[in-house]
Amino acid sequence: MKPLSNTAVVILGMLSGGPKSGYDVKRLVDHSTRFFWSASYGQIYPELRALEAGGLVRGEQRATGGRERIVYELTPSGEGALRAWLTSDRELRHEIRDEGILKLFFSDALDRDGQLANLTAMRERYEALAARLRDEVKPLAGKGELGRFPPLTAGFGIELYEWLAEWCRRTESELRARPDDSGGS
Amino acid sequence: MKPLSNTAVVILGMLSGGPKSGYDVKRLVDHSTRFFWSASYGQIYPELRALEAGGLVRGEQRATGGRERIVYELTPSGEGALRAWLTSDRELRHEIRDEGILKLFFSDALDRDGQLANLTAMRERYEALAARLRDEVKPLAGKGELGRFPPLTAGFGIELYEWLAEWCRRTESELRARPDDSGGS
DNA sequence: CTCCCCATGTAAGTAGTTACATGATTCA
DNA sequence: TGAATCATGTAACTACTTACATGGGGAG
Repeated sequence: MKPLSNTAVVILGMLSGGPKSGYDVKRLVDHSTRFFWSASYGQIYPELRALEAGGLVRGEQRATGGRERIVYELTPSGEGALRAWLTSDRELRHEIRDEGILKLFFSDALDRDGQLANLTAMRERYEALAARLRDEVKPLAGKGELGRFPPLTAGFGIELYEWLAEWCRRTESELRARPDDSGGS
Repeated sequence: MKPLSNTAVVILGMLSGGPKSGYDVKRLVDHSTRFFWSASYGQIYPELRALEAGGLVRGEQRATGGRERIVYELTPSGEGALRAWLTSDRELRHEIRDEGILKLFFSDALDRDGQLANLTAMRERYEALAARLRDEVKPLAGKGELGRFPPLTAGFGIELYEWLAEWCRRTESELRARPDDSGGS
């Protein structure tokens, strides 16, 4: 059988903490894995149906109030698939897309003020991300049904973004210390 | 006029160091921006044509040997567009996709050996990336036509991946130091 | 001369986002 | 009782990757 998509993994993982609707999964993702693996409704709902077709999750219609919603739970083979993924040793996908660094890369074309402005914007972005993790993710990660690794990864994120911000700060000072020998207009 | 795609920016940026073919651009990307912004042929070639249609680059047929190739160079308005992007203050896109952390997040379901195995795999991945940047990217970044920022970003990447590897190492020791109280099978 | 790799490019498929639609609930 | 917001979901689009095709040049 073909390997799980990462979206599928995220869903199965979230359901391993108890039955949830697509909406619940999305909300959980936004407050936990978002900073290293995000997912949108447009992926989650279709994937839930595909997983149900494959027998990895089972959906149950619940008429809570008037509005109908479907609550999904893991089946035994869903649990098996999650565990298989967790212990497989396929190459780990890793990818960064960061416009800040991209700007930095081409910054020789700017004068020093422009260069500094970009570095500052980049730093502020990282600071904001660190703060957000601290405020939104860390507190929730502790309470979850999921154990001690979610808080660990939240801590990882915070430290990472602080390191990134610190790198920017360091580079800003170095830049300020040098003469402006750039090719800016 | 609508804002440049990031692929377009990468292309314009690379051409700002002199005329290049699509193949050249791809090769340059693979040896410089790849670790924070990659691009594949499937994006580069169509985007080059779109940029030419928009007047930001100009392509010239060169029959080098038998095989025909098109070499593109920046037009003045292409330079302008690149500079406008560099100085714009739109929100900076930033995104990480990392299967290693994703595994870690759900690792409460594993026993400690499984957890350690994943951390180790993750660390080795980062170490390999750091080494690769050191070997392939850093040396080239220095020689380029592009100034001092490419080497700066290469250094950034190396430090980043070393920090990441170090975090894994730290976490591995902490994990080894604790009793195995996990829910592994 | 023939085999392999370099250089060039396209087409098809996958992954992911955004914009929209709609009913339910809350609350001023 | 209307406005805001929560909860649910779909459709259309954009971005990106992969697999393939093809011809030339160099190594043996």
